Amino acid sequence: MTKRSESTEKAGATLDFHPLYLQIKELLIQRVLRGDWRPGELLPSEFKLAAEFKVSQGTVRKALDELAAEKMVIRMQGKGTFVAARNTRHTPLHFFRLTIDNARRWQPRNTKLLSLTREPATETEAASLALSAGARVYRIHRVRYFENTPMIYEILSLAEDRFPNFEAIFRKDERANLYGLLEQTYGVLVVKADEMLRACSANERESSMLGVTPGTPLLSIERVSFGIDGTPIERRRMVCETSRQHYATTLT
Amino acid sequence: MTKRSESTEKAGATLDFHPLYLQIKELLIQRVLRGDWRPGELLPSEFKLAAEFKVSQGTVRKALDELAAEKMVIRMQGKGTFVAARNTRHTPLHFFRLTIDNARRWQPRNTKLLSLTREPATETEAASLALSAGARVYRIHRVRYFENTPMIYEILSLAEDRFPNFEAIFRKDERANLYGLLEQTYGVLVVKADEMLRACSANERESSMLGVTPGTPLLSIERVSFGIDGTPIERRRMVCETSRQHYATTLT
DNA sequence: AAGTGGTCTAGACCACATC
DNA sequence: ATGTGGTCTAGACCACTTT
Repeated sequence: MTKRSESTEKAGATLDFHPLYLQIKELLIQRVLRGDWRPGELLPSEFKLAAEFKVSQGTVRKALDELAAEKMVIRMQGKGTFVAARNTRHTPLHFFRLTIDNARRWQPRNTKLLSLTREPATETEAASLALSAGARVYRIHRVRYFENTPMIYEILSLAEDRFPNFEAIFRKDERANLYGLLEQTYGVLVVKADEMLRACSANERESSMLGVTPGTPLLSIERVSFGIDGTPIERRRMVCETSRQHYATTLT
Repeated sequence: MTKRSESTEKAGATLDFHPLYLQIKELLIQRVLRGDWRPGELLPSEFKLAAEFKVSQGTVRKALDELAAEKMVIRMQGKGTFVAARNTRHTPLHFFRLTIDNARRWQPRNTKLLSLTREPATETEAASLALSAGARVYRIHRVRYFENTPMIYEILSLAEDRFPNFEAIFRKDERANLYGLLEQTYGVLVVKADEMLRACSANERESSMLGVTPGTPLLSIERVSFGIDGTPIERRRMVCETSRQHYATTLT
């Protein structure tokens, strides 16, 4: 009796074949998103999971290894495997690459909300978020400060129909981490983001927001973030003053 | 008889303990760098390597899996494992993140060498490259064009004492890929790069190099690249005109 | 002492590519 | 038909953490 026979006995159904360990991985992802275990909590041991799924410990291990590589769980020898605490208020933002010059670590920033509106999507937004014509988006304008000087002006857009009642939920705690909120409220886990960077000149609005003279060179960042199934979640444009901070990234 | 006993029988020597598969991995890296197999060539099968190293096939597999994850080899089911062809003239540059707007694929660029000199390192260079006081660097100035318009002005610096006879070697084929050249000539494999981005205004020199008016906002990229052992290899500052191209990156 | 993840081994069957 | 990597299993010993 091999597990494999279950999938091969239907002839020609090889197209949707997934290795056992990937199926286990998907099941684990679903459970984490459903909140079976809260972030920071201990998962059952490899042997317990293996018994539950009726596979060998090595198969569960391979699934957990991949989840660990993707930072969804953290493995600690002798202690166990834990759900990674991501996107909480006290965790440095996962995708945030702007660093204060000469600073060793993450530098906290204050955020000032300018507006939260619900409007028809622009063409760019519709394209970025894969929306149909006439769809609406929630749009957030805000400014981020470091030590009382404005450093980033950003506009976020989310599809209205994917996040029902978003305004009320967001207003409950405007300082909460957006991705953490989406994860906890809608079970949507943001795992990837594409960013496009360029230099631009501060226009009237941007210069007044950031307290610089019009024409000052600014770093423009356009981000589209994606969920675990690859669907676009959020679009964001950031305009950053980079005389005291820089965008840091490491390539491999 | 366990393999493990070989490392544990010396008491207290646990500090430099490395799992077998990591030792295998290191050996394989050394051989690839030494050129035992050229890029694109087929490695021995897992079983042959296992027999040679006197370990089980599973252990070799784990080493190869890590090398594949790091893009040093490419595994192909049914065919074998190949040395990744990296940094050849026809391979898109591995670390190059600048993309022409609305282009689907890699867009080739022409490079114009302005100068190659040997000079004392500046303070910044010495710090970036971990050089001792008074050390000298090879310094390359060049401009990169897309369709005959200058897009990038860059200055590269390499430690003189780490790359003997660099000038003559570089002059032999000025259009060659630098990292490929370092790999083939010095056995130095560049595997990581840190980049710092910010917006700046074109100064006199930059504006004349890029054919823009002084004060035009430009994207400044400062890169330090590292070898497989973590030592800094090269420092580079790029200044880029971003009205027709952008810096693209994806975060996970 | 007990339980956990980390490593290593050995053998089996599979899908894929080549001959 | 043969050989390759991909997956799965089962069992062993190890180091680490907690009880």
